[in-house]
Amino acid sequence: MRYWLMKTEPSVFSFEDLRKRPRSTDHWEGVRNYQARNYLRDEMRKGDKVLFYHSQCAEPGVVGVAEITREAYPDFFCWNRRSKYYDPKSTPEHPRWFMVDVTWKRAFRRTVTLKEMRDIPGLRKMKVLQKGQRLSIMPVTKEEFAIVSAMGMTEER
DNA sequence: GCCAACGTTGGC
DNA sequence: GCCAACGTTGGC
Repeated sequence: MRYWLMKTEPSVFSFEDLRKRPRSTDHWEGVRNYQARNYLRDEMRKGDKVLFYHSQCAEPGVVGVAEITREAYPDFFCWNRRSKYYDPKSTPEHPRWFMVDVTWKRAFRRTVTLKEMRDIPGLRKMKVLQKGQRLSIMPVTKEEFAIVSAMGMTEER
């Protein structure tokens, strides 16, 4: 099993939005970066665990845990002219972009903030903390996942 | 809204 | 294949 961190802007699609979807599951469309696409298409497997990260908000950080429940399949938003993710270069015959299904698992008792994570020695190499790292999907080590999960389950900082 | 750090595009 | 221009991301 692998571990991931996936970013969203809560004003667009939040962790709570995911929880409220039927079966607390939704497709993760709109990945339009090749490196993120490769992670998603080639390495994400059903059952992988996800740190769900909120960006572009008052308190950027990890808010809970989700799980990959369907492996990569073509992102059909590419084929919808009205979608902001429309991309005529991705066709049903030769899809360029993919999505996975993600299922809400549990909310943390509090947000594990970016700021806070920077001070944890065990997270020093975590990709999301590295300068210039902007991918919306990044791998996380088992240890990093365990540390962040444990932080999210304790009230105090 | 600013700006650093990318990634992509397209002329040459 | 180079690289300038442009677009995007995301913390602050």
